[in-house]
Amino acid sequence: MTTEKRRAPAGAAVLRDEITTAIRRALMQELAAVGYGRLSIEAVARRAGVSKTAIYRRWSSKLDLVLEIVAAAAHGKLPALDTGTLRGDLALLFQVVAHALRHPLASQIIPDLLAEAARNPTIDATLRQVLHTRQQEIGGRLVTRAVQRGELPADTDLDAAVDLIVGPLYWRLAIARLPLTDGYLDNLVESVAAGLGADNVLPRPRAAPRSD
Amino acid sequence: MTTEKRRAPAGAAVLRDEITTAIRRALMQELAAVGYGRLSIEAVARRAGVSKTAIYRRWSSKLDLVLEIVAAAAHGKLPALDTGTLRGDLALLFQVVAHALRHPLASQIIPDLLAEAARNPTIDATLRQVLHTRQQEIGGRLVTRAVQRGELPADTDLDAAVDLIVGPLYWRLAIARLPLTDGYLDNLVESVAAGLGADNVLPRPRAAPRSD
DNA sequence: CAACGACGGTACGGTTGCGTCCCGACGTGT
DNA sequence: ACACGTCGGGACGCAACCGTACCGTCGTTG
Repeated sequence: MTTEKRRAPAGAAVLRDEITTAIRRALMQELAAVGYGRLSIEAVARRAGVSKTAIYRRWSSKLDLVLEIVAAAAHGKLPALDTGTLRGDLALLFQVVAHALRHPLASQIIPDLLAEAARNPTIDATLRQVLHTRQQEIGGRLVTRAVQRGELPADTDLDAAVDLIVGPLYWRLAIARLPLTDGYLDNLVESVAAGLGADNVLPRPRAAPRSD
Repeated sequence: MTTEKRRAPAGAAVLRDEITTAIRRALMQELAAVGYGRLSIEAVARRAGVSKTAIYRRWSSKLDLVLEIVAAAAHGKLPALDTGTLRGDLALLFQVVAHALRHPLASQIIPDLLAEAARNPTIDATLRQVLHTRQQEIGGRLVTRAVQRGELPADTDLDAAVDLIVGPLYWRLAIARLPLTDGYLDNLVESVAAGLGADNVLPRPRAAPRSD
């Protein structure tokens, strides 16, 4: 009876992609501006130029909205990241991370959501899926390949290696928020490689190519 | 006329320290529970078992309250941190940081406020004063002494060194929130020392004292 | 001992946001 | 061309919180 003569939605009775996109963009901006704690659907709707109903028709709640959009945004691109050497992989990874954290939106949203994840299990689970797992997977693969090449000791702790790889750059860009000076990433590659134990292979070509 | 026969407040007309303390503690707990964005004076008052007026008599606003209390809490103790060797200094520093971030309150409040600092200039200024400056000062002194001893190259970049020193541990404890396994800090000391360029002085006694 | 005066607590408008409901508008399929 | 049915928008009730005004209480000081 209900599904008998059911007709598929048509005409104006269809979600408009432009409005969905506007909501996504507005959510990101609001998230960066006020953080997850103070995020309000009304503000998102205002900024997007749509009505609250437009949002509630697409997502059931504020948490649902944030989770879906953030996960989608983080699912994006990720290069193969296999240059053949540990230093090459590190340099590429750092450039990708630095590029991502250059976006003002990302550099504000990511620390905010990570802090929120400490108290919201759902956000925590989602972030671990789209960020931690991904980063650990990438870092793990990077380290594994380096071990196989003989660049790193065989008993390298993956978790500790990931800490050493992503910690410094994240601290500088997202926490201390200091600019990337000339040659910073190059030096960081050498420092991290040395910290991982790769110093036996290459004798640190030049530590500080600067001349002030 | 006004200051002529002015009598100093006495009797019940004096701030009770026990209530001030209760407010401080409640603020910390609320800050950890809901974050700065959702922090409400009413909730703090409820948790402390006092009235809102008790809070507004002591601090003018939510921002004022948070700034004063957080700054006071961060002003606390800090060891001399001068063991005579780079590795000794690093080990001590890591233990202090790890101990501080072990407190659940600290590990939730600090990332939250750091994220908030990205959009609130007043919080940013306060945090830089009580945290960044302090850490950079300590890290800088640690590096400077190591340079003077000949343990590190003379052209070491202080900012980059601080990134390398505090980044990995902060990432693990505050972002990834992984536990500290046995020997993690010891290995981190060696890794960071090597990353800083101290590998020339000591040939890394043992990189990974584990046996799984 | 008596008066002072700031204390803590309650009560109060004003504001903001959540989530829902109802309405006219609109464009495709029959 | 018509009817269908979902869309977007505005309005609503409800709840929470901000910051303030008032009121009785209490201990010290003269």
